[in-house]
Amino acid sequence: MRRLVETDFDSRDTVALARDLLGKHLVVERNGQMLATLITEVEAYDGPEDLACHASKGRTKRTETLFGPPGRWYVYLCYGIHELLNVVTGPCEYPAAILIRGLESVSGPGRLTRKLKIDRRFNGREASPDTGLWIEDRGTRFDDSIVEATPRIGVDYAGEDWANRLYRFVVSEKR
DNA sequence: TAAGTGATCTCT
DNA sequence: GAGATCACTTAA
Repeated sequence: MRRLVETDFDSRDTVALARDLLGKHLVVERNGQMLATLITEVEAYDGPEDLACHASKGRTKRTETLFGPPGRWYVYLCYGIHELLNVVTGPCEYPAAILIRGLESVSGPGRLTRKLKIDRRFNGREASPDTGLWIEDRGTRFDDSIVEATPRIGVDYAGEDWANRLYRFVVSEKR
C-alpha cells in the first residue's frame, strides 16, 4: 500500500496517468473513519490546447488550481448543482487534470462527490491525510482487456478533434 | 427530453 | 450589471 504524492502526478502524459489511476483507491478519512474505494472511471483534461479543458480559456481565478502543483484537488461547481472532483497533473504552469468520474460503488461524478461529501473546500488542497482525502495504490491492477477507452462525456462543444479523443477510461462492467 | 441550479466569464 | 455557458442528475 502506497500513498500517491505530488511526484506521482508530475508527468506531462496526463492521458497515461489517467489510465493508471484505474485500480487505485480514493481514500476518505472523517471522524476517525477511513473509507477506501476503487477508482473505476476517469477522464483526462490535458493542457491549454485541449478545448475541453477549463484552462484552454486562459488562466483565471477558477482555473488557477490547474496551473499549480500536481497532486492537488481541483473541485468546481458544474451546472449549478454538482461538485466535480479532479486531481491536478503535470508540472507547475502546465494546466491539466484527471476527472474522477466513478468509483466501484458509485457511478457519476456528481453523485460521487455528494456521497463522499466532497466540495469546493478541497479545491487547491493537497491530496494527503492532512486534508482527509487522498489516493492509494493497494496493488490492484486492471488489465487492458477490461479497460475501455472512449471519448469524454459532455464535451461536444470542444470540436471534433478534442471531443473524439479517447481520453475517458472505464473499467468494464463484466470483469 | 428537459428542467433545475448557480458560479464563472464576457461584454457593456 | 446582464446574459450565456456549463466535465450532471433526476423525474417523466
